[in-house]
Amino acid sequence: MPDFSRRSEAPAARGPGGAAFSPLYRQIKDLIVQSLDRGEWKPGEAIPSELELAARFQVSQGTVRKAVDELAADHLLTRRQGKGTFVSTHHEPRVRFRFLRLAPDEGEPSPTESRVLDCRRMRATAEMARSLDVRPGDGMVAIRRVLSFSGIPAIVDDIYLPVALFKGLTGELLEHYSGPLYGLFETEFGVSMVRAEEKLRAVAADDEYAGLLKVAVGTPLLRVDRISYTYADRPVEFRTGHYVTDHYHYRNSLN
Amino acid sequence: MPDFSRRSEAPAARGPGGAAFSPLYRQIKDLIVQSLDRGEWKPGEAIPSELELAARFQVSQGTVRKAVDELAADHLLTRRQGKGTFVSTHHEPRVRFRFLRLAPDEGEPSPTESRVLDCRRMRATAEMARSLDVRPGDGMVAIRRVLSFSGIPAIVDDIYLPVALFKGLTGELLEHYSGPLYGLFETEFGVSMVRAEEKLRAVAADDEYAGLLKVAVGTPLLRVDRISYTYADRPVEFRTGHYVTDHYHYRNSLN
DNA sequence: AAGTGGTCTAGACCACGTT
DNA sequence: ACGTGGTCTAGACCACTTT
Repeated sequence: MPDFSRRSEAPAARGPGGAAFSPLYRQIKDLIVQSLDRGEWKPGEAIPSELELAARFQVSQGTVRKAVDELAADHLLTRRQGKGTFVSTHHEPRVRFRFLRLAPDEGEPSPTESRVLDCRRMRATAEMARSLDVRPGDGMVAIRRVLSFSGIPAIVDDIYLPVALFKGLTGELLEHYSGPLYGLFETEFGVSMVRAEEKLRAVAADDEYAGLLKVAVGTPLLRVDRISYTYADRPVEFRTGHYVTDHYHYRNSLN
Repeated sequence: MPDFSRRSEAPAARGPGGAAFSPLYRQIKDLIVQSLDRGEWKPGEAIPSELELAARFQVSQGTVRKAVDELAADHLLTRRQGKGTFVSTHHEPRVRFRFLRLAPDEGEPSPTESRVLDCRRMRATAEMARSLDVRPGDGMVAIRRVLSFSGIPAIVDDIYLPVALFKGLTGELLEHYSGPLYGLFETEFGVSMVRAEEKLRAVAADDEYAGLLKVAVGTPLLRVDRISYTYADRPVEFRTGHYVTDHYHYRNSLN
């Protein structure tokens, strides 16, 4: 017999603008997200089987399945038939392309080389405070790097992170690391980027960016402002990228 | 007892690179898409209830449900609890924002005004032939229009359509119409845009675009090349847009 | 009251991967 | 052989909308 009592401990207490109740599978989903957030299961690891989770949460396998289905659709989890369900990790090339949208106009996406130019401490600006979950003046880490495609610089990224979450992040650490930055964040600091919101604009290259990207001053660049979110939709990264689009383009799908 | 015979009429005939078999719910999904493509149910109309579809296809309601779930996730269908499942239509403002990604930096998205500058016949270029399902030299309709936000021009669109699908599309028809272009395509020509692929670049405004958008020559513009697809993934529109991003931005989500 | 989609369960069997 | 996720079914009940 279904037990719907769990469905809404405070049944129709939906105040003005307040949230309504949520179905069981969504509550299960939230519990799984909390476990991910706590680091109970690490990226790359398998989570318990559906039957185990069903027993743990005292629901049917079908309800767990629907919760996991949504988490897989959100790319928090990855299902592998016959093997199990795994926590998604940025150490898979597949994931990288979800967050790196610049692609060459012709040919295959060649491997990218990252060169860190700077890594220093600073204080959060008003804009950062609005975007992230910090207050103006809070400690931040600022990273500047250049991404190149087959030796040709294509992207300058200016990345800002709350120092509270990224203690011990230094230029040294970044030097000794190869692979996607989000992979480093994940393994070194336990911060997994799950999704991001971007705003794109066309701007003219100033002296600084022109020098870094080896293009003429005034060259049109694609400016990408990004806010990245981790589990439970907490914003944890503020980033501005400047992309050269002479032989590359930003690919996007409208669904 | 489940009848898996339907699952693969030609069981494991997966040649090299050939497709494997597909589950029942996916076959049902394809059948529904075919009905949509044939126009059996028009945009805005309700499709038969899940129980009716289950009877029609001789499967359980659960299998129909899974097929419809995916079609709703793909935005081909829209579910409304208590009312039924409806064919999605571009005559809903909600859908418009999936395809119009330029938003003002501040404030609410104001209504857009469209002004058609030109509508003429031409022949498909080699690039159009590669992108769409036409041959070089085939008849095309070329439309140029300007979109404005509160009177200020923000976008120039150059739109190319196979005349075979859009017979009778004239400047006159476009004049007498207000509302989203994709809404017109849907009701007047039975062509529903379902998804699109875009390539974004930053370019400098030349004399022509500068004049149309009332910006200085050389102003950085966001150039957006789009290929739109209708049901069953048939490409039916080739479009290049030039966006002013001084007070607007192209919004995007990475999931 | 009737009809629709939404949720939950229980059980069977298939496909895949490992032991 | 066994355990995993993947599919399919049947039935019950909830929530919303219309008659």
